[in-house]
Amino acid sequence: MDRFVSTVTNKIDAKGRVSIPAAFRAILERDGYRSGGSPGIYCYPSLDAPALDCGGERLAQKIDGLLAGLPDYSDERDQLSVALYGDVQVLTIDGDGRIVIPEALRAHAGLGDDSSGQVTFVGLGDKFQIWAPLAFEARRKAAREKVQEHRKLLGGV
Amino acid sequence: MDRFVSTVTNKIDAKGRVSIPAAFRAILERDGYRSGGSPGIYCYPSLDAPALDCGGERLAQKIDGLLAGLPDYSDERDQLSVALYGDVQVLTIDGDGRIVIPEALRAHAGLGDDSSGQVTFVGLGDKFQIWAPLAFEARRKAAREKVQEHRKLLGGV
DNA sequence: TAACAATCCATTGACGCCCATAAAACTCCA
DNA sequence: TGGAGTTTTATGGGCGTCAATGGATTGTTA
Repeated sequence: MDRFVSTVTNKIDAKGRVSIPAAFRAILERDGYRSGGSPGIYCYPSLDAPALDCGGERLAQKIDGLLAGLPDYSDERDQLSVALYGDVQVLTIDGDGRIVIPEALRAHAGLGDDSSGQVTFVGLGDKFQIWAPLAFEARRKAAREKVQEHRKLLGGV
Repeated sequence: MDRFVSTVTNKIDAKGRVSIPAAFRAILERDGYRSGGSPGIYCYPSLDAPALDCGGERLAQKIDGLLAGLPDYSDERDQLSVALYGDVQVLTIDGDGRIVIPEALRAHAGLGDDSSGQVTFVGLGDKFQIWAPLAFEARRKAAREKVQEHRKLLGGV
């Protein structure tokens, strides 16, 4: 099964467009979410980070699966659906492999807050995330330190 | 299968007309409910929220199925069918993709109570809801908190 | 004929689609 | 191995189309 891996930083142009890294695009071409004709990516605010979670049909089905267990038309189901479906946006990929990130999503991830005009794509296996570059650097650094600690405990890997 | 996803807020004009978000319209076109010639949407007051539940043929059939499961002539069936069928309206979609929401439905969801003159469409998978914008903001916040709680049960999304 | 509803038309701003350019990666052969 | 040529990516910009909205016009019913 194809996995999203590696980290790439691309530029947002004046119209708010960003190129999706070619490697990710290739995966989405096979697994891509599509409503109607054109291919798109399934994208929503990450629940525990200032970032966007993105993926294709596989990710969408995973979310469907979470709700499948709940009874139809229960209040609980509706409520979870709001959080899981309501914040989702299907971003269409244009002919050149670019997307436009809507304001609601941009706000959550703080994209465009720094003046870099860039965003960072981070592969995470069966989904990938979109970060503001600086925020991701901080996160990555924190992650490295944590790994260092664990290594000592583990006795050198 | 097509899902209703994402959240869109549109304006109600002086005559009470609202545009249905194009993405939802596209799904309804394929799954559309239609009585007679023109396409419409299946719509009724949500049982447990100040909102309207809407969808196409698929939603209508799901409700039929829900009732079919209950024993004939039971109290429960009678009550539920009154609650579900009694207030159903088939709203016709005009040539420009707009609907007019009747007073009875508008009252239930408190549409037009605030002065915004706007309503919010919320995708919930196989149906969507129509909310007063302010009421929905509160609901969304509650929903996100609920998901956080259930996080561990749901497994990392 | 007044009130209301259903169509039709017009505007504007956003978005999708196409083309152009430049840099990078890759191929292939001397 | 090195360098010329080709292909792929990333990015910028122009333009047509469509969605959302407002207003006008016609039709319908009490």
